[in-house]
Amino acid sequence: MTVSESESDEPGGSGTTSAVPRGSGGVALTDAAREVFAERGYHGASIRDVAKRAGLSLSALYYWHSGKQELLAALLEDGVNDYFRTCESALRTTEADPASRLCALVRATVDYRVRRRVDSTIAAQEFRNLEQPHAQRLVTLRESATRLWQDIIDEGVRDDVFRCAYPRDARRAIQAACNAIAQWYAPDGDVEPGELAERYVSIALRIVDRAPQVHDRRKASAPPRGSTADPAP
Amino acid sequence: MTVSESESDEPGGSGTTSAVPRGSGGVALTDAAREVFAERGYHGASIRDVAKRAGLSLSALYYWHSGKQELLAALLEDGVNDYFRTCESALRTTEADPASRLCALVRATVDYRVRRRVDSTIAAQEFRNLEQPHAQRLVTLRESATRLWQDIIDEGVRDDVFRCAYPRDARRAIQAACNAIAQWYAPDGDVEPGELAERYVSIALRIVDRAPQVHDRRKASAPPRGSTADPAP
Amino acid sequence: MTVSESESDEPGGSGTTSAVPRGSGGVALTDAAREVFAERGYHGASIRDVAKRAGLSLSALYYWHSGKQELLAALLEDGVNDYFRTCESALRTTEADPASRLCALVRATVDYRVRRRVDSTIAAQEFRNLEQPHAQRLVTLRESATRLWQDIIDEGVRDDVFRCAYPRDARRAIQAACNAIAQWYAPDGDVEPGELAERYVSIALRIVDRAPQVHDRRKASAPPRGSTADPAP
Amino acid sequence: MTVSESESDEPGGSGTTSAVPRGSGGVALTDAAREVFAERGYHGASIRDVAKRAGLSLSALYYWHSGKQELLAALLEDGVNDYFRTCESALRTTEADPASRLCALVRATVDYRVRRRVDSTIAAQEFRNLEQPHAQRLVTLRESATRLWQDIIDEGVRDDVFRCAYPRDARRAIQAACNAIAQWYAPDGDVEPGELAERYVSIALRIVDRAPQVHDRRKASAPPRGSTADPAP
DNA sequence: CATGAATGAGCGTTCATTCAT
DNA sequence: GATGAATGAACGCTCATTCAT
Repeated sequence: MTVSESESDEPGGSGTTSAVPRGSGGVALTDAAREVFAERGYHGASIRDVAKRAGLSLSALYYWHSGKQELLAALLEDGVNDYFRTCESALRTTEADPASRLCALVRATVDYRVRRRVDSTIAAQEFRNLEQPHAQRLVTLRESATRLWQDIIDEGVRDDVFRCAYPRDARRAIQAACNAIAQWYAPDGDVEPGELAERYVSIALRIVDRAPQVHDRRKASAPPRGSTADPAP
Repeated sequence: MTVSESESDEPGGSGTTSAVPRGSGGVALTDAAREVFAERGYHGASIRDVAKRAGLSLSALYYWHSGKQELLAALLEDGVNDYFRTCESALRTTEADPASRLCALVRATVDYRVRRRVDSTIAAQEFRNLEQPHAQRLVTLRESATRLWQDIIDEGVRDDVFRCAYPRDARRAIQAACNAIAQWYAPDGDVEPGELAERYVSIALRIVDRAPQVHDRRKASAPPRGSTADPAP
Repeated sequence: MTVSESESDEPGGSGTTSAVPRGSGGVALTDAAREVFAERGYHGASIRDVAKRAGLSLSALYYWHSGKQELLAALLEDGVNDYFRTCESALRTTEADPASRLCALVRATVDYRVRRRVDSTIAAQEFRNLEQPHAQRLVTLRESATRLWQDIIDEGVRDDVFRCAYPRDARRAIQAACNAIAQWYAPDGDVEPGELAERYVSIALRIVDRAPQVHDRRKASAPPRGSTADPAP
Repeated sequence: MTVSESESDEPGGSGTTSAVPRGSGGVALTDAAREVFAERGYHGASIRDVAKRAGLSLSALYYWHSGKQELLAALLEDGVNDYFRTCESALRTTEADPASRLCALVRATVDYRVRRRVDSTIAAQEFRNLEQPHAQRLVTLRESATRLWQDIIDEGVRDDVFRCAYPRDARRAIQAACNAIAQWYAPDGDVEPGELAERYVSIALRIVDRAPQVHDRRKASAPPRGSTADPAP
């Protein structure tokens, strides 16, 4: 059973139920779980809430899924898979030099964080609540994502196109910045995803201190208004 | 009731109980709560575990605190206060120019994230579980911390010493990078806090693209070995 | 609906499913119920397990039977009927004197306990879980079985061929001894059913202290090796 | 935590609640569990019923006991221990010859089955529902009880004081007869425990076909009226 | 004949909290 | 200051059963 289908993000008014068509309970339930886990956290969410949000009975949840934990795992796994697909697709259509590849990865990540903002938040907050055997599998995937970033940066450093003394810290900073987007980005805000991606591309290139060259920086629009969600002090 | 006292970070062997001296139950309990909340999350933790970890009875917890929620609030509030003290102290002993001030803020933040790594993690993860009236109070504090960063950056931009088109995104990236330290920093690892701070100062200055000038960058040691904790893909 | 058909005892490998032929769902289901009820007890067994064991869907169970309770009742009723048939057949082909009749009853009972060991165990353990109206019907049958024993013994006592002061206790002891066989008898063990029956005939005759006379005691083989299942201390 | 205390048998009207004195919840709960497990079986009984019967809340049950399974184990273990104590005490005050010892064991067993009729029923029916590690421990005890019987009978056969070709079957018959008492004995019935014991002593001696000798048979009252509970046909 | 989808009631258990001592 | 005993609400989950197809 895959999940993949939904998260149109803008979860549709959060709370709307509106009669699940017979046979489509599985999707309705993972969608509801996404919302509820995001809102209240894995342990703070009750599967009764999930079922209610999906407009189904508690028992229907157990017909479609094998439990709360599996619901979380399905959500996270589907997200990771989507992320990898996004990254691979971006890297496939890019030139081979480290700078281009780094830009592609940033764009893919920003795109994913914005497009699947809710799943990104869940991944950031609830990953630790995965139990075995799901945890092992996803930890491995997570590590290979990290390696994706690190390899590109290391290569850039080796080729002298990136100039940073501490490539690991550079990688961490870039990833942290991109990941944080999910926490504050408001889809009805004033910056479009594409524009946002370019801004973060620019930030990433600064962090690795790319040696100046003519390259694929595209445009740069005017500074916008405000948005929400302050980071932890 | 403030907490402030403890978090020696390296929480003391995690699980050691060893007889609470009469009258010091309050500290023992907040210390225990810190550990347990960090390990399992607010909703995943039970106050029975907290009391057990503190070596006290469940009833003792209610003697010293008014409940689980207040325990969380005390922890978070104490952390924020410490953070503000750290920042203020750093800014007080610094020159007035934006670059110096930004560097001071980064150093204070890195120092805090490393020194109170556990509280930082709790703040990042469990803030959302604060209920009123605690939530309101702490949100305000959090906002004023954000303003601290933003004002410095905005000033630097106005003075043309920072060159960034999107100061808000710069600020977010810097904060995100610093905050993430708590997630991967290992106190017995290979980089000392002071050294780490300088690396992040460097990263922050790159992000705001500070105009070149003579300044207080200190040293830069050799790149180290590995560390843990990959960010969410 | 009667069941009667199956219980090959040695329930066929316990768990083997192997495609139920169309139309034979009813038997497959009672067979499965027999196994599952025997293994886990009526309340400990779930009809999902029964359906799965039978290789059919849960809904098929409700097509063939009206519910869990009816499944149990069918099993027990079929067993009782078989037992009565066995007893009647044995008594029909026997002389009229109490001793002969008692021996015949013992032989029939031992035969039944060995031949339908599983049903015997279920009858012993799960009878109490019968609800009305099944309970009433089967209690009546059970009473008439008791009367069968008692009448023979009472007659023997009256005729002075049995010498026991407490015929009811004698009857209870004999029945208890015979019934217990189902709990320990191992079909692949070292004593054949026929031989076992003779041993119990001997025990029964001793219990009623039959006055010595020439009679149908047959042979007596050598004492065997061990067996399983200790009675409750 | 031991249980041992209660089972006055005649559980007091079955359902009477009457305010549990503070602090005595543990006993009230095991007593209630005894009743409810006996009435409905382990799987048929709900711990809510147990708590209700004890006049306490469901949570109180978990304060005193660690769960349903532990409740069953405590009941069974306490019963077995009591039974062993009864047997040992009986054997200690008896002459060394097999016949005397067999009589003593029968008397002890009948005494126990009558005195702790409810626990005896539970032991007979619910033993199989014990999970590890309780099961292992109690199986061992059960086996040693069986050995107690078998050793005495074997010795009697060796000394030619018992004349039975199949000592194992003799032992099984005697044990089965004694154990069954718990199923039909009515404490307000017409036969006193002591008298009943003598009847079963007589039955047991017949089963082992003791060589005639002067011995400790005591008295023998007149045959009584009826009682309930027919054995499974 | 048989199934896939769904339900409501109830299960054993744990929770944060309170109260009498 | 601190505890042992108790509670009501809610938890994740399984149950026997039903219904539309």
